[in-house]
Amino acid sequence: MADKPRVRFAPSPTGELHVGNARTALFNWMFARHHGGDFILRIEDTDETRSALSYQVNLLNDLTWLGLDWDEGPQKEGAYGPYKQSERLDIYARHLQQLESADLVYPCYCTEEELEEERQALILSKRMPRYMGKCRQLTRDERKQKEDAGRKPSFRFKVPDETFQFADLIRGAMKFEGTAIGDFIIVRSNGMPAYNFAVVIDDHLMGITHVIRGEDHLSNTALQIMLYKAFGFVPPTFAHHCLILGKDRAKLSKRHGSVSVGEFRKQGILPEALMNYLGLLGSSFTEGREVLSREEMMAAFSLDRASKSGAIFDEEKLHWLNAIYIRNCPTENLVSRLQPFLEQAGYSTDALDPVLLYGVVDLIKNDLTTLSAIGNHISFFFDDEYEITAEARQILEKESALRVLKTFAEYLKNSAEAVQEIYPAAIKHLKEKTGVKGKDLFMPIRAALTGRNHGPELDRVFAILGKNAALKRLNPFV
RNA sequence: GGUCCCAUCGUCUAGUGGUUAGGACGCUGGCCUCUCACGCCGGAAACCGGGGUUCAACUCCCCGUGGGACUACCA
Repeated sequence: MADKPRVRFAPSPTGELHVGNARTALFNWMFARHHGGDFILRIEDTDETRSALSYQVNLLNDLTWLGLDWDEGPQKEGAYGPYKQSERLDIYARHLQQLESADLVYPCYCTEEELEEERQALILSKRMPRYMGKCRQLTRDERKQKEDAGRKPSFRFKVPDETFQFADLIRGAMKFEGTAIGDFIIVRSNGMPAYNFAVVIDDHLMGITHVIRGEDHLSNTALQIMLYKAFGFVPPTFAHHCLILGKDRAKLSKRHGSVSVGEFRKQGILPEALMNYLGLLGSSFTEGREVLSREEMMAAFSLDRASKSGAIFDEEKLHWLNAIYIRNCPTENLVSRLQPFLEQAGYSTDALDPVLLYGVVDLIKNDLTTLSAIGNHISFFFDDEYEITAEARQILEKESALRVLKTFAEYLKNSAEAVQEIYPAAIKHLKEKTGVKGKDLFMPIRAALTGRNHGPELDRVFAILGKNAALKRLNPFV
């Protein structure tokens, strides 16, 4: 890499940030950081009807949440701004003029209805549906006529009858024939630039050296190469990574379930886990490493390791990673990340004893797969009306169970040991007094104390619950 | 239909002409253990098919087949 690379992530604010886009952002971010280059964020909001400011705000939040910081872009103006396409309209207008004076574009007065008609006719006659260039040969008079009739033209690029080639960093040599492509619109009749037009101008003007994006843009690249050539710009290097697929191997979309970064955040997926997983999807790291921080991935990143075939999104593996990150998260930090999820589970976090909460979280964090599952794991610590499961009831029905619990309660009542010693001492006493041991000894205690037959180590549960609460819970059984 | 892309366990992948085809998720047997989880040790599980090239193909080439993307005045 001779010069400092400049890459960009260029989403359109027309919806929630999709994990596929998040992954593209991650790849660009890793590439920039790995090579000491710049990561630019550009908002492609030329579709006035679909773009919304709220989506843009969301986008920036999600990116920030993921830890993908940009060097230039919204809220971080640089030397190549503005970074919103809607604020660059004069630039596009200038460039349209440039192509007009080179006679490389022409106005098209076809209405959408006419275009649709042409399309259908072509499909019916089993020909490729593409614009046949009806307006390309319009005379000056004919154009004037249309203008006078009040028709606003779009502008189409005269696609040359040539072969266009480029070297893709991930896929190798690519080749497209101009003949297969109809004259495409570069400026819409409402004056807004079309994607392929704006993207070329911006990438060039912003000094983008590498365009890393999804495979769905592969065929667009041909059109863009044409435009680069028409402008006399040197095209950047392209790299098209594979797409994220749903279970049915089709491009991952809403009908496959959760697909937006926001949805995963609401489920209690940690950003570290999401990034790690996305970095693993359709790529790999040396020595088969799978659990890597954002920084470790960045250091090890290479486009050479990006795979070409689509990758199915595996939520189970994401959850596996998430559990690892939860487990490794310092408890204090985890407690604060858990706040919104605790509220959602119906706990007023202000009312919760922070020491108790810390202890509980520290105890159960091994079992947590997503933050949103917190409620299931802590209810028996905080709720007096904790539920007793059917399995637990069965355990409590056993004859020896009652003896154990009775003895346990008696011991607790009379004991004067410190909290840490009381439980082991009680167990020792129970073994001697009742002769019960193993499962028959511990399970009734577990069932009575927690209402369940599964859970964390009993000595730690008891330590958190304390003697009084324990006694209270034993009460119904003695 | 046209153009283009892709093809290793169910899934994500390693592999770059000679390997017992490796790892991870999931599944599963065992150990640990009051239970679950964690952890540890094992197991089942893959080179889409056919032709070439070569002493030798998962690996290179071609043809099939299969999947996917694009085919908008969306990006």
